[in-house]
Amino acid sequence: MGTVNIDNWVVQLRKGVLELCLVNLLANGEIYGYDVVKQLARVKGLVVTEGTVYPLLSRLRKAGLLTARLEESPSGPARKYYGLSSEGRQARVLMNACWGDLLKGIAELQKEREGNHG
Amino acid sequence: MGTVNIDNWVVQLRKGVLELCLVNLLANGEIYGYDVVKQLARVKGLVVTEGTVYPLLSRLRKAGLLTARLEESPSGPARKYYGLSSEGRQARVLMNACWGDLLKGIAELQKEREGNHG
DNA sequence: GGCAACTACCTTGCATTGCAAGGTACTATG
DNA sequence: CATAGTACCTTGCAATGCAAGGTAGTTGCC
Repeated sequence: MGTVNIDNWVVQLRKGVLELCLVNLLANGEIYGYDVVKQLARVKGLVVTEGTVYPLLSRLRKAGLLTARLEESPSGPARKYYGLSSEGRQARVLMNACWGDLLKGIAELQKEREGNHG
Repeated sequence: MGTVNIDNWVVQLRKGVLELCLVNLLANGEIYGYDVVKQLARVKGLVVTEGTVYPLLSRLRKAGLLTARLEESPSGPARKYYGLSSEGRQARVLMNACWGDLLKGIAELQKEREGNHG
């Protein structure tokens, strides 16, 4: 192997974090799927593609967290705008709280002994 | 559906975060698998079982990030102690750096508009 | 009209992986 | 022998990220 395979780890890390990012992105207002892809792709450490985002939007909409409506585009096919439902807004609050708890736990593990080896 | 299904989301969130927690736990020194289970289970927001931890330890050992050695127990079967290899220590540094980057990106998404709905 | 490029949506199929459940085995207690 | 605790591991299922491929509307070029 030679070098440490961080790439594969980062792939795994993104899992689960995506939904958190999505609901927080949508909390700023409705946006359409293709735009979600581009905006999330700009978050450092978070490389996403359409194959990830569209199924995720579908799942969360079916789960009742997102609303969706079609709107014609000035140029190109119609856009499907997604927004947070009231359930989605509740979920966002809970998710951010869970996230905060997890961060604390991880931070504790990270800080126990920074750079020694017994 | 009625209530927001946060449970399922938390399950997904844990994915990928586990390896980060593990390497930081091992950075404190060698511990054996059964003990890893108990210690990680105490991290808030991180409920893990043997079915999660043992395959993970195996994977990371095969990837060269962990060392393993058997040691007899004063009572019960032999324990397999795991520790970070030099690759594992390098990986830990990189992983913590990636984690920091991701946190920043997520924090930005979270803070854009905290609690309004206008 | 024909063709390529961009926007915008969605689905299929594969690989990974968390985890409940089940299995093996050692030690100690009764 | 039976039970309980420690300690390891594997099997099988469900979830999901993502590369790849597909459909369709608009624009611009020849």
